[in-house]
Amino acid sequence: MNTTSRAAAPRRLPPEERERSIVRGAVDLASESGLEALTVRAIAAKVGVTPALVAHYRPVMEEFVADVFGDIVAAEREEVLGEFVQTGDVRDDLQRLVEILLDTSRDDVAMVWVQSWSLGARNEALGRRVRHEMDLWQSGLEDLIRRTGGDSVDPAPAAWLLLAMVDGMSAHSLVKWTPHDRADLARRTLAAVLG
Amino acid sequence: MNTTSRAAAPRRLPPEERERSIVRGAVDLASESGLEALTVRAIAAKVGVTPALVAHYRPVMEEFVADVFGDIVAAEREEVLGEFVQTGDVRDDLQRLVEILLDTSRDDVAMVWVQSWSLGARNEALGRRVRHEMDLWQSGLEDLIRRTGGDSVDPAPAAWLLLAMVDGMSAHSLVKWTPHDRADLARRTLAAVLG
DNA sequence: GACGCTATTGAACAGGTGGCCAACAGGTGC
DNA sequence: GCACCTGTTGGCCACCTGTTCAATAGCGTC
Repeated sequence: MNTTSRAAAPRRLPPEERERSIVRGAVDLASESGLEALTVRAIAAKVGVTPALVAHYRPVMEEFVADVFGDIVAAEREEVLGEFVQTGDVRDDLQRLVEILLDTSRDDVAMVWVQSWSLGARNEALGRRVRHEMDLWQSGLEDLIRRTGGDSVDPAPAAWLLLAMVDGMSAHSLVKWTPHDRADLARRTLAAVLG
Repeated sequence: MNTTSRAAAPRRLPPEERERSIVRGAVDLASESGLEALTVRAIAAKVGVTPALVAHYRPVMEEFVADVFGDIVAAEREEVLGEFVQTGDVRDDLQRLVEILLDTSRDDVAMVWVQSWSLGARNEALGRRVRHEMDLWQSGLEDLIRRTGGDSVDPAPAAWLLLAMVDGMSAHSLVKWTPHDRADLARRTLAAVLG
C-alpha cells in the first residue's frame, strides 16, 4: 500500500524512537483512512513491525485511538489557527478561515472528526479527548473573533455557531453532498454568524 | 438484551412476512445501537432467527445497511416534517422545529446520521441513499421556509445553513459537548439563519 | 569475545465478521 | 397419506479483531 515510514525498521531501536515511529505510523494511517482503520495489525504493517510490538508499546487500543485522534486534530488546529494572520477585519478573517476549513483537501481530517463523534460516544477515553479538543477550537475561535469583532458580534456564541456549521458541512462533504459551491457557502455562513 | 419483536418467530412464515420481520428487527437494532451494529448475526439474534436466514433474505450486507438507513431517516423525516403545523410566522415555526431536532431524545437518529456520513464515504450504495435523503430534507425545509418566509429570507440557502447547523450540533451532542443550553442554542441558530 | 538486558518476535487464544451450501422440515396440493 | 416445494437450519469457510506470553536475538557493557 503506502510506503510512508515503512521499511525503516532495523531491529532493536531505542524504545523512545520505536514508540515515535509507531505513533507516527498510526497517525498517518488514521489520517489516510480514518480512526476506524486503526487496528493493531494495520498499524504494525504500516510501520513494518510485528503486531505484538504495537500492542507492547500501546497495550490498550481504545486509549491509543484517543491519543492518535488528539495528535491529528491538535496538529490541524496548530496549522490552521497557529499561523493565522489577522487583518483587522473580522469578516475578511473569518472568510479566509472558513474557506480553509471547508477546502476539500481537508476531507481526511473531516473523516477523523466525524468518526470521533461516533466512536467517542462509546469509547470514553476518546470522548474525553474529543470534548477537550473541541473546547480548544471553541476558545481559539472565540479569541480570534473577540480580537477584531467589535461590539456588534458576541464572540462565544459566534464561535459556537461557526463550529457547528463548519463541522456539519464537513460531515456532509464526506458523502459528496455539496448543493452550493464552497466559496458562496463560506460567504453565507459568515453572513449568518456575524448577523 | 432486547425482546422487541423477539420470540415471535414460529417457523415457516410466508416470505413477505418474514422479510418484514427481519427488516423491522434491523431497523430497531440500528436505531438503538447505530448502523455499525448491523451485523448478520446481531440482526438474526434480535429477530430470533438463524444468521443464514438473514443472509438469505438480504444477501449483500452493504445494501441492507443502505436500506435500513433509508427506512429510519425517512420515518424520522415523515414524523418531523409530515405532522408539522405551520403558524404563519417563520421564526416561531423554525424555532419549534429546531428544538424538536435538537432534543436529546433524538440522539439515536443522530448517531445513525453521523455514522452514515462516515460509512457512506466508502459504501457507495449507502452514499447514494444518504445524498438522496439529504436532498429530501433540504427541499422539505426549503418549502417550509418559502411558505411563510416572506421576501427577507432566501429559502434555499437558509435551509442549507439550517441543516448544516443542526447536523453539526447533533454530531457534537453525541460526545456530550454542549456548551450552551439547547433552547438558547435554537434561538441563536435561527437568528443567524434568518438574519 | 562472552554475558546480560531487553527489544522484538512467533504463535496461540477466544471471539468477531460476511458469505456459502447441502441437508432438514413445515405447509400445501394431490 | 403421500409428495412436492421451499422456508429454514447447521456447519463450514477464510478472514478479521485485541490480547497474552514464552522464546528469540540484537545491542551495550564488561
